[in-house]
Amino acid sequence: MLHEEVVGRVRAMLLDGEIPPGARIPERDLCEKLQISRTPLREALKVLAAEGLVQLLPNRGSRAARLTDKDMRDLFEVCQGLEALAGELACERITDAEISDVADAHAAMVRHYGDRDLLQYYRCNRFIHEAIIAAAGNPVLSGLYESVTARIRRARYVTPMTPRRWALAVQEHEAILNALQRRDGVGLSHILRAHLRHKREEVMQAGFAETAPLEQARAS
Amino acid sequence: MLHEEVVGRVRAMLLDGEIPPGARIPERDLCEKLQISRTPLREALKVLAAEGLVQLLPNRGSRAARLTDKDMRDLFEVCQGLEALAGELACERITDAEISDVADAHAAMVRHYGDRDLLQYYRCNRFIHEAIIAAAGNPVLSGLYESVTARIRRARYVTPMTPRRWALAVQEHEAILNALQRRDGVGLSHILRAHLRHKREEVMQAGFAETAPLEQARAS
DNA sequence: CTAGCCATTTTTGAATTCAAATTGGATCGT
DNA sequence: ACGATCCAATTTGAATTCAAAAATGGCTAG
Repeated sequence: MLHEEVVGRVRAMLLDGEIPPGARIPERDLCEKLQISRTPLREALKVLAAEGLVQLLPNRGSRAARLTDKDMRDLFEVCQGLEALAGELACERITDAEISDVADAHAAMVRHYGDRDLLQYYRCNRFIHEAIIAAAGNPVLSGLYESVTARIRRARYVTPMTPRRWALAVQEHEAILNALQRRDGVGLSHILRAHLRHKREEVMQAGFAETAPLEQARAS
Repeated sequence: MLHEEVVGRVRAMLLDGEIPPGARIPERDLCEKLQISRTPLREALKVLAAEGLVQLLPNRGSRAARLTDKDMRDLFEVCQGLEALAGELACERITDAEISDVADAHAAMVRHYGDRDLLQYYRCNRFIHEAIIAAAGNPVLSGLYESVTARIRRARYVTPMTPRRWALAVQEHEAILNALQRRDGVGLSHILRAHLRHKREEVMQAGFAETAPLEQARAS
C-alpha cells in the first residue's frame, strides 16, 4: 500500500466517523486493520495532524480531532472566502461546456428539490460547488478548499434542513447559476458568500459542534 | 528533538534556500546534520510534502519543490483571497489598541520609505499584513495564510522594487490603514486585493519562477 | 475500607535492520 | 567502437527491535 493510500484510508475513516471525533487512535489496532506496520501509519498520522484532522498528544498518542463551535465558524468563514475567490476566478476562466455542465447539475438539483430527495439534492449541490472551484483553474485553491470542506462536510450535510431554508438555498443557487452564465464574477462572489453564510448560520444554530463525546462509554 | 521541531528546522532550510528549489534531499546527510535517525526525518518530509514544500518521488526520494510561474500565480491569487477575507473580518473584530499598533507600524514604514531602507520597510510591511490576519481572529485562516505566504515570501521580498511601484505600494498602504481605522471591511478587502494584485504583477514580471536549476553543478 | 505508592504492563517514540527498487559501471556482443 | 545487458552498490521503503514514558493493577498503611 502506497503512502498516499494510507493517508487517504485513515482520512476517510476520520471523515466518515468510523473513528469518531475525540476517540483515541490505538496504533496497534489500526495497523492490523490496514495490514501495515506502525512506521507508515505513524507517518500518515503526522500528515493528518498537520491537516488538522488528528490531534497529537506528546507521549500519549493521537486522537481524532474534535470540532468546537469556534472551529466550525472559522472553517465556514475560510470556506466562504475560498468560494468567493473561486467564483470570481471561475467567471474569468470557465468554458461554455463547463457552464453547461453546471446548468445540467442545477436542473437536476431543482428536480430533486421538487422530489424532496435530500440525498440526491446534496450530490448535485456538491457537484456544482466543486465545479466552480475546479473552473477557477487554481490547484492551490482546490487543495485548500478540499481540505477545509472535508472537515465541515458532515456538519454541512447532516444538519436538518427546514423547508424555509431549503427554498432559500435553491433560490440562491438560481442566482449562482445566473451570475456564472453572465460571467459576473463580483456578483457571483457576493452570492456565494451569502449562500455560505446562511449555511453556516443553519449549521451553527443546529449546534453541531463535536463537544464532549465522553471519553468512552464504559460497560460496567 | 520534538517532531514539530524537526519539521520546523527542515521547513526553515527550504524557505531560506539552504536547500535550494529543485535540489534532491539526501536523507542520510540531513539525518546527521540534524542528529536524528531517518524515521523522524522521513515523517517530517511527508508532512512538508503535504504542505507543498517537498516533492516526493516514489522510490526515488524527495526534492525541494520548485515553483513555476503558474504556481506563483496560484499562490498569489489564494493569498489575495485570504487577505481580502481577513480584511473584512478584521474590521469587525479588531480592537482600538490593535489599530493603534498597525498605525504605528505604518508610520514607521513610511519613515523607512523616506530613508529608502527596503529591509526595514519590508519588516513593517509584513508586520502590518500579519496584524490584519491576526485581527481576523480566525486560526484556520492564519494557518493557511502562513503556509501560503511562506512559499512566496522569497519572491515577494526579493523582487527589485521600482520607485514607481514603491510609491504606489505606500499609497495603497495609506488606504489600507484608512479603511481599517474606519472599519470599512468591504473597502479594506478591495484595497488589499488590488495591493496584492499589483505585487503579483511586479513579481511575475520580474520572472522569479524557480525553473531549471540544473540538477547539480558538477565540478569536472 | 480507602488512599497513596510502587511494580508491572502497555504504549509510544525512535534507531536499527532487512528487503526491494534504482542507479552506475563494467562486460560482452555486434 | 558503440550499444545493450547484467551485476554490484547505493538508496529508498517498511518491519522489527529497543528504550523511555505513561497507564494499570495490586499492595500496604492509615
